Amino acid sequence: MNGQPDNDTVTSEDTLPEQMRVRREKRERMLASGIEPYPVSLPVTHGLGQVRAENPDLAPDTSTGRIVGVAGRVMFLRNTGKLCFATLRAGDGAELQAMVSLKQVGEEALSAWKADVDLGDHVFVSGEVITSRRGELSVLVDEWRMASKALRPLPVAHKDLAEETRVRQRYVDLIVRRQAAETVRTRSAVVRSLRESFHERGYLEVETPMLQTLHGGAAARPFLTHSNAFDIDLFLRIAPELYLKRCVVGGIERVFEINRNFRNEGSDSSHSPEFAMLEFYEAYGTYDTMAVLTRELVQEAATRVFGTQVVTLADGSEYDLSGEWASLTMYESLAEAVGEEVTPETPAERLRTLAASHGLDLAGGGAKLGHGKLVEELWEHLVGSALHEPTFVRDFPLETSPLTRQHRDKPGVAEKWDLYVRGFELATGYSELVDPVVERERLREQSRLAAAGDEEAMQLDEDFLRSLEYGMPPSGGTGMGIDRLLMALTGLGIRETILFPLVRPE
RNA sequence: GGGGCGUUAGCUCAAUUGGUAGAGCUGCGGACUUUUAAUCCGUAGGUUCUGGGUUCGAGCCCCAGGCGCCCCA
Repeated sequence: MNGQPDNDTVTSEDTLPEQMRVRREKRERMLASGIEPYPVSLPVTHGLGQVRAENPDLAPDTSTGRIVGVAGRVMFLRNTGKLCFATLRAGDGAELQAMVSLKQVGEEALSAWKADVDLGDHVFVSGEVITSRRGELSVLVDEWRMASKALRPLPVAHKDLAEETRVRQRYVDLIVRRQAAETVRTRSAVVRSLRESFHERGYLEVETPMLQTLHGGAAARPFLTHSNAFDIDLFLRIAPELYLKRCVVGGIERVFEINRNFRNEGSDSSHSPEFAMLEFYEAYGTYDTMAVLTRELVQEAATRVFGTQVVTLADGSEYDLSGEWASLTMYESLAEAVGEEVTPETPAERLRTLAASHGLDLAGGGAKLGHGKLVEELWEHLVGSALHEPTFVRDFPLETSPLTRQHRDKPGVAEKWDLYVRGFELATGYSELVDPVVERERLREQSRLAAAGDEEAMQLDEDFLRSLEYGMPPSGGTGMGIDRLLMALTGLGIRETILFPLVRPE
């Protein structure tokens, strides 16, 4: 509850707020006089935007002779007695004014308009396209009908809803706040751009299981569910990785999937329990070629959606995504930050000391963490969060990258990068580990960690290993959060980029 | 997990030290045939998130809880 009377569970009419009671009474009154407040169909001939497009640049007080039938939601009402103005808005944001004049519609239709139409109602009007004396493109109404009577009052259209109401009642947010509707369009355009970029490169889009029998593909805590038919427990997937690799084994050598992942972890301004994920794999690719492709995907999305690779963020600042992106390695940049040598041989104990002396407050002083986790935590704290420009961070500790190939030259390091944008992780790419024997060893170690209580550790997936034993071509793989990509391109928070984020029930 | 802040009319928000809970928009009634968040006159609308406590008196103070936001881990 957030303080309002709980209108949704009110059953008795006389306890409703006045404004809701009045609208229900209007509906009843219309029904009683034989007027349908929710007609099945209306003779719409034009969209609101279409009328605008077909009647550009008319001088004030013009009559066009063109008759149209249009419908839209009433956003503003201006009533001067014998002449009523209404601003109708369509779902795409197009607006058109309706003018209901006594002279045109007569006494009865005019007073019905005044009595029945509220802000927020959908109405249909037909009449001639004209401009008013002030030059506003309008429909001079010959006939009007209710298209759908709204029973709840529209919030004030001039102020944003409170944050919580925006998220809980996104449908209202979408009606009232242009930016909310715009974000939905931007997201759709970005996803479309990704698909186009992949199709141009000969990739196939697939859909792999979201209900999985084993927990694997990433380090994260899963949601658990149950199949009644099979009487087995199932995991909501934390990643599609192990199935997409099966695809590559099977000969789908350029493959991508855009779908939901679920992680049973905290939710904050950059994490959501369910989030849209893009993963893509390319036979004979490496983490170097995947970095190039990832940059191109982001740049092509920016160009297609905004027409520029210098995007304007929600706070008005500009962010440059163009050109080549910076690149650094994890161990070297960390060594520079702490002022002493850090390598895959640096003992965990030394890393714990460094963490303490740099104000990194790890649980239990990091006693439970091994070398790899400590390096990543230190790096994130000292380097990652300060990276503003788009930057590839390369060559991660091998032990925390169980699905990644050992670096071709550097011992103890994996061919893995993370892409950082404005201080958060946008994507991660690999030269994939395809040796089934090494992979089995890595997954055995993971299952030992899981048995020891690590809830993020993977289970050993025999069928996945079997697939590798048939031979997977050397491949590059990448994952990128769609919600994160929207954040990168727009500067919005994750709750703004997700239409209906999970919220605790009212 | 810890700390801080918030929760008041349909919506967005006020309310001095503890002393009759207000405004704008919205709604309702009225005036107005060219408005652009129309304007003008009148008017209604409240379990101040919930439960308990202190007090002559609580939106405000105390305790417990709900929900949300921010910071830290």
